[in-house]
Amino acid sequence: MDDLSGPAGPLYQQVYDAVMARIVSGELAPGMMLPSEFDLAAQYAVSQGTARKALSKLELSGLVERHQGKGTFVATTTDETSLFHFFRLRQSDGAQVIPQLVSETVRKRPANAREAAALGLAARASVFEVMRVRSINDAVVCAEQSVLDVVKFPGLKDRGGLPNALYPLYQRSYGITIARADEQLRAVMVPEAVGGMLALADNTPVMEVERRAIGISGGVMEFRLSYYLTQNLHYAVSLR
Amino acid sequence: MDDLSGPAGPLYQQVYDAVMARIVSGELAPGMMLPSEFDLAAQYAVSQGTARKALSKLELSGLVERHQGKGTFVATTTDETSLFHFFRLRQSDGAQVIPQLVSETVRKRPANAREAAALGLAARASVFEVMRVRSINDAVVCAEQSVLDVVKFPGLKDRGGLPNALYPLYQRSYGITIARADEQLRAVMVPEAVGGMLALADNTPVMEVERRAIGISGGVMEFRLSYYLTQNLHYAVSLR
DNA sequence: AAGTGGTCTAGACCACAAA
DNA sequence: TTGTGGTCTAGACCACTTT
Repeated sequence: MDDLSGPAGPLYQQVYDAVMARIVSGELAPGMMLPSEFDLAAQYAVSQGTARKALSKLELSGLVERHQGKGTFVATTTDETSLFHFFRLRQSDGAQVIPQLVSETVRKRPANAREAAALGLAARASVFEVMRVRSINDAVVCAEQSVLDVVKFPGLKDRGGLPNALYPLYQRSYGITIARADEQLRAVMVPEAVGGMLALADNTPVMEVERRAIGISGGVMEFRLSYYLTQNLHYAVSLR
Repeated sequence: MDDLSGPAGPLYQQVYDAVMARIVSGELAPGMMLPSEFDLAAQYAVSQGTARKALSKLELSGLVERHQGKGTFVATTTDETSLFHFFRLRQSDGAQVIPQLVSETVRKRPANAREAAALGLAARASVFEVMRVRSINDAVVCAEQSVLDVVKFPGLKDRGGLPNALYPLYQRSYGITIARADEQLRAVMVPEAVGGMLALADNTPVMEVERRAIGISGGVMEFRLSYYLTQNLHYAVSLR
């Protein structure tokens, strides 16, 4: 039986905050079942309807999944959802295509100014740099450089090959769930270093994508700089 | 007192559908106040809680706005929300910048194959083409070509200067509310015709954006092809 | 059969806005 | 003061999943 004396606002919001805190802390880990509506109501001394409203809001936020007859579970990041949701390249007909890894290198180095600012680190703090090239139907389509705080992702460099989708790995191995990603897109001439990696002519236009991946508690967990080839594919987005 | 015999599903969904239909038909026009929760409950012979759930879902869909003490109102598309929501160019610091119109031409012509397919029209059906060039701080930043079915937007060509944001005009003058827009982005060399309009060198990389603007009842109401200059600005999007 | 989420009701009280 | 939406409760019943 817990107490809600701390925060203010409606009861359902206090229950929402309390459960959210238990998820952030890891006490309720991804995949785990939450207490039922009645149990939760008893724990926080509210009615079932109020507990239900808190759970509905958690579901709306994407933090939990509810299934009639089974229960409420902390949301799990899977390869499918992660790739489909965060990898926006699509074919002309709108169909999703799963990219394959062509190459991958991981190294530890000091952050540059932009990376340190994005990740909220001190200048030249140590980061892991994951550089990956992806292909679709044997044609190279993008180069991605992901930059991570070594403190948040200890030992990342010494893992074997990394999985196709990184975010499920962040969640499983480091307890870091990516809730959303803010991207900034530009059309640029392919930079020389990237053009070399992708075997492109100097004057090829590519899409530069700067991503800040944000965890459920709000901080920037990953800074990613990508270059997409958009001759045969496009970046798809829905504004609503 | 209305009847809900037609459709199936939960009661609140039937109320949602009924009110939605009244909005789509124009009986409940943008800006109008809806019946209160109790009135709506009486009209459809359900409890206030059920009517409330339907209204909450309508609010979540963006079709209505609710204000404590005032009432529930059919959502209105304003220049600010429309520009902020659908015009994605931002400064490096993420700040929104309001673009100014530099030039505008409207003409009537047959649709090409891609436009006819996107709008669901017969080949070479008549469309209005609105061509606009925009600037920010006196620097040209984009060229937009909007294509509309002449049947849905009668007399558009003979209006004077069009407003900065088109969607509020669609709503006010034609009863067409844009609910969302699906965009496809590519990095390309600026096409010759566009480069001439924007006074750009031939080998400038620009972002090509193909937009399908979708009305509340689901159809494509506008097909838009834009070219954005991203030297000093970027296209911002949040994936969640 | 037991346990879960999903729907629906009836009623109470509160917070806010307008007359 | 009146009318609106916002919160909360207690209880009922249904639909689905698992044992």
